[in-house]
Amino acid sequence: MKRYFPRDIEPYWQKVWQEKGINKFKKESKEKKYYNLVELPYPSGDLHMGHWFSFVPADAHARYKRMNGFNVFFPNGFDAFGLPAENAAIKRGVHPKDWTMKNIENMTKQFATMGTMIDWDYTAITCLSGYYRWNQWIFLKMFEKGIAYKGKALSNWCPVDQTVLANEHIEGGKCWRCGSEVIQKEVEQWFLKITDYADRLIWKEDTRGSRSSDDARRASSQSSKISRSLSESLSSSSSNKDVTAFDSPQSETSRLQNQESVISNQKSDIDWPKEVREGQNNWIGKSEGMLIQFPIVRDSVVSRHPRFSDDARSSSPKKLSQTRSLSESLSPDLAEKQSNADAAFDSPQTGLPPFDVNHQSCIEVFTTRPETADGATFLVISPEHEFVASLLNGKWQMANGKLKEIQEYVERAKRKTEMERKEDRSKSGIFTGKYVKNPVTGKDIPVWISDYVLAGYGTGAIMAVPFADERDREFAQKFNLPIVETSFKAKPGGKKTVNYHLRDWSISRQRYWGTPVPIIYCRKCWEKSKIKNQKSKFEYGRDFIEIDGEKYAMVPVPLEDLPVELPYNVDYTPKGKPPLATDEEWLNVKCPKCGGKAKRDAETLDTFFDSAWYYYRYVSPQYKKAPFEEKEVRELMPVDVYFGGAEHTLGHTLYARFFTKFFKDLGLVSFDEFAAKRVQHGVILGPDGNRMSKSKGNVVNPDEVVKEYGTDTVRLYLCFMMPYEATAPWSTTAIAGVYRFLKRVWEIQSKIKNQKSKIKSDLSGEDLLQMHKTIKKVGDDLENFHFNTAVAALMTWLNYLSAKKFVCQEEYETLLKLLAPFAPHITEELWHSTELAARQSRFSDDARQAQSQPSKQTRSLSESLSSKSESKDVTAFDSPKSELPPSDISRSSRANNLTIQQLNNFKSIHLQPWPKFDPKYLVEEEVSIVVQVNGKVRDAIRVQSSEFKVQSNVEEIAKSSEKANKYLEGKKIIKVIYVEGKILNFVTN
RNA sequence: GCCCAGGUGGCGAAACUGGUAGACGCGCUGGCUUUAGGAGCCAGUACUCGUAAGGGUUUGAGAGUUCGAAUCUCUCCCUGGGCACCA
Repeated sequence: MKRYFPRDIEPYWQKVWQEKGINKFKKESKEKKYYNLVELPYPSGDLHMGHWFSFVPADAHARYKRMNGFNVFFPNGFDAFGLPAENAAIKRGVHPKDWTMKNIENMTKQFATMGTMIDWDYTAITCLSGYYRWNQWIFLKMFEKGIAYKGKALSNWCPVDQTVLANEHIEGGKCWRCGSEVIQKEVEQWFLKITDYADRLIWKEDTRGSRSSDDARRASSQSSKISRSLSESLSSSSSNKDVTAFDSPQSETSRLQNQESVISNQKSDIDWPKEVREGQNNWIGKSEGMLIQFPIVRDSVVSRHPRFSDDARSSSPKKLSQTRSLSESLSPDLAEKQSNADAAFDSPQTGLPPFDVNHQSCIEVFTTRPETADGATFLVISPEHEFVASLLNGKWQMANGKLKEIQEYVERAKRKTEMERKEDRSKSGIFTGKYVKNPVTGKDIPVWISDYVLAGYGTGAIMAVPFADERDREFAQKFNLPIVETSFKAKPGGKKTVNYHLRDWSISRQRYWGTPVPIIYCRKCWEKSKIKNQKSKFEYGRDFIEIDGEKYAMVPVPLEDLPVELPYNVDYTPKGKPPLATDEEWLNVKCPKCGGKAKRDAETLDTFFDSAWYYYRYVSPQYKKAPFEEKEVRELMPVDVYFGGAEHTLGHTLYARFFTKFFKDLGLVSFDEFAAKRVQHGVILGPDGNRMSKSKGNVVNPDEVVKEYGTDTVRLYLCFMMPYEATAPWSTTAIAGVYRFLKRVWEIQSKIKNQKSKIKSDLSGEDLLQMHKTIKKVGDDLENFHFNTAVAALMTWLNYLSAKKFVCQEEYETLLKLLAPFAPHITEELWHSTELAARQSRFSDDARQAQSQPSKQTRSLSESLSSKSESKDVTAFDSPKSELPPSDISRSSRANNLTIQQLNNFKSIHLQPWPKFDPKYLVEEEVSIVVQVNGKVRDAIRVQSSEFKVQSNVEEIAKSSEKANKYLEGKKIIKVIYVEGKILNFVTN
């Protein structure tokens, strides 16, 4: 027997698997599908340990599912657009595309060394036009439905680089690239109206499906873990129901109905971690309250019909609702159009404008505590509030000095950076000199301006109840405003409203390396629409844009003209305007509507747009008519399990859910959630306990560890080192432990007992107990993503087997199969030597016997196959006589360049059925029962299984225990508590 | 400040619906063997008293419920992550 050299066997089997295509997804299979998804990686250059940690356990799970008869779909791709490519390109002078594609090539090679069952026929590379044209397609659908709109918002703005910055690109209030102070600026950009979906994105408490009255659903949700894994491994009970939906020939409609029920079945089984559900719910931040109008005391009105200047517009707050109310004042037509649109799309934010400009009589506030309105002793409005703008525009009679003071305060607030607002929480503010009437008390109360009131939330104005609200009290104390007790029984008139913390998603990026926005700006069309006052359903929100003071209509690129290709030769170094805007040739186009001179939108889409739907593309990556083929999605979606990192709780997974709900509204899909289950992994820290980083020099490079120990050891260690969701440091010594384990697995070959003996009789009751316990434990753990304890169970069993004189073939093969999902190479290698050895022995002198009466070994294998043999298309042992043993495929001869073609009857261990466990072997002959006195352990007694069901018998035995008696002497037993087969507790006085 | 996840040996961690806390691995200690492939095998290893038999203590701290609590309840402390003047 040769020694275990991972380097000799791993690349070999990787090649075999590839050439034999064992990891190819079987599209036509009748087996139940299982969509195993891992977040697609960003092609940063090399696979790091984090990639290994997210993919390897996910792969073990997938392999386990496949061995359980599922048709596992495990694709992968690359999230290939994005800033790092552009930055690397600027730094090194390589084109972002070249840099990215080279990295993809490199990382794909590295993926091969990981030994996963990923089927690369199903993939998506988001920076290729074959993918991003569908980004554009989806964008246009969203534009058509009013979900994508162009609006203004306060954004982080770097005045030097002339670009919007994401929050993560601000370091200490400064631009991460040029170091200049970031300011808040209103910038026109593209948004997705995710707020329209706020309510639907909230996780309801009963996501486990308990409210369903559907019996089947209830039954499936109530089935315990054990019975689930049982039924799956047997594939003969409840799960069969779903399988038959695919099996039997049916009319298309009934087939669809069945599909529906499968999908809704899964829907009721939606199982996402609490941390994600609550995190998202908090982020969405639904709060129910009331809009209350406070009439302005009118003595100081100057003009009843103010017109808002541009100044007023530029200071308008973030919220769309407020932007809208402004445009209403600008143009009655637009206002009408928009309120129509609002009605059509049922925006939760549609309400009365915060400041009723038409009647200019009220300031409206949002409150969740209307019952405290009698304690409202003043109003506070944000510096960006329209009322402030109207004051500054002289629409109200004001003392000049006062006006200046206000102006100064507002300017100061505007200059405050995000950081300053966060750091300095002391209240500042200024009195407007104006009063409103408290509708409950009838008293006139002052209106103040303060930046502790946020423009972007509610109406940008609050009623201050210093008696009940800490912040209001702080403000009142600082400025000597009255604090009046509230009865908490006030009932002001107003409109019930729901507010959300969630903001619309800004998707504009003034960068090069992304999906071009498929919109064309046409001057002529704008002129025409002005004259005709057309109401196009394609246009929503702002239907024009201003470029250098000129107005243009927004014309969507016709779907058939997609993709709008990202030009290759563009100067992508930062110039203060989007790189694409510098490419005149690309920028200037004919308007698809009127044929006139027009310009393309020069911005690109946020890469989170790309990743919001990539798993749909995986199912039909070549499809040319739509982002995905509905039929394939019906069969493969929703995703069964989605592995990924906790950092995507609020971003990516929320966007992905949003896209799914949008697809549902388009009628493209029938489910609400794209993934039935989400499993989040932790982080592997460097050996020093810190996050791995080049600067700390604590990076563990997977390639090097693979060189040292082999892929299987790294895989096994990643599964074993800690729970999947935990965060812990890499240990350079502990990995040697799993290497030792694999070596012992390798070496235990020498203990295998001669094939000719009757195997079953060789397995003692204890042997069977240990084996079946392990089968159950490893299966349950793989089912539930407890990879570390699954490996521990295998180690425990190997310790048991090592202590035995001989190991039976059945034990050995079971061990290999249970280990196969974790360590696919070594198990494949050993499987082949054992499989061939087994066959050879069967074909020698026992051949005839094997034919008429299969040996126990053969039978146990074929038994486990029989339940699925129809659906499983690879069956290794079903007819031993049909296959002659290949001449000499031993490890050594294979190492001597045995070609893959010579591996004739290649039956991979990974296509073997998962071993079945039989509960009958789990009954122990003798159990250990703990004897307690007053809850303290005093002894443990052995009781025959026939006896422990009767309490009096156990009591008898326990009372004869010397150790226990010591504590019972002179005491009166007042109570005896017996937990069957576990504990007997004497309670004394 | 709010929300979430955690706190168990020297270390990574186990422990099913409350039922022998510390499985498994690392490390360490002792012994055997004296090693072609980073050695292997055997025994021990929570702490503590004791030569031992055998006690006692122990799951961040404190209280409570229970025959019995790492697990359930309450108060507090600490760590990690997220949000942050959201009315």
